[in-house]
Amino acid sequence: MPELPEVEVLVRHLRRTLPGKIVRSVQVNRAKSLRPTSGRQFRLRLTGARFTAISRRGKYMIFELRSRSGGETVRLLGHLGMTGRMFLALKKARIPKHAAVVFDLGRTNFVFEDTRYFGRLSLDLSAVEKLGPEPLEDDFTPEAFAKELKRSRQAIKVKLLDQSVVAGVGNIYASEALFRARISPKKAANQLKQQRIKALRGAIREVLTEAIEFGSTVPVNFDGAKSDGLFYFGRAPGAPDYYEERLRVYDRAGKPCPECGTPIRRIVQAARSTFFCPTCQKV
DNA sequence: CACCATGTTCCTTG
DNA sequence: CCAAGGAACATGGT
Repeated sequence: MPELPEVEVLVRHLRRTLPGKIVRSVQVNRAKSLRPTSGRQFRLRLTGARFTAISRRGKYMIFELRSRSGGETVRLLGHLGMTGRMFLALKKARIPKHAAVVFDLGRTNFVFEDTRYFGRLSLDLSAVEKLGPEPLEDDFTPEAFAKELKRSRQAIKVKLLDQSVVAGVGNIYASEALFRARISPKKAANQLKQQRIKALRGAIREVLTEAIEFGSTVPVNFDGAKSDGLFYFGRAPGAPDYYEERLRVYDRAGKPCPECGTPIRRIVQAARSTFFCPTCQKV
């Protein structure tokens, strides 16, 4: 499911349902998903605690709970990796095969399911300290962005995936933002002119904001069954037409560029696919 | 069998 | 110390 917009949409959903719920017990099926927290530590700290708030930083989710004794705040860091999902499900619902953690909340279960187990749910919050600015907040200024980019000769596409430069952009929206800014993914980060950097910053914000809006219109299925196929590539029933081809280049190799008709190309950078229009993205 | 997949971290090399 | 590249983690779809 997961780049910044998908996580943001999920956080907004959970915010409506999770606060107030008390953890009766915790079932840890995959202790590695808690790293570096141990299963024992995890259960001890969370059993009896009440969810109070949920926030997001980059692709990370931060759950706040009040401990059973009432005094202290417990923070939980969640990351969905490539295939992670979190959802509330009725007790009678079948627990998915790759459920890493299941919280018993009384009437419902709160499930962290993660097929590939790249995700994480941990008491260790230190990962967020390494993150760069939130792209949709005010401190993601063109100047701060430029300062980061000037220090690197890496290809700009690869640099956009560096979470210490800007937090939350992933492989899909990196290609999409570069397309909108008309910048070649192969361009060295430190070769970009200030004007192009400004345009790229704007494109990142635009792409992420539109994705959040789109995700908010989609009926996400929190019973767990396929909630993301629709989110990424499809369109909600009755959603506006302009969302139909929401992604303009990602996963569209060989298809015509929506601007000029040139076939979209796929290249590999840092072992990940990049999609771009060789005609529109020349800078 | 091959190759592909929304992510991060660790190790090596320079 | 650093930047940069590649492997590793793990499972499933085509």
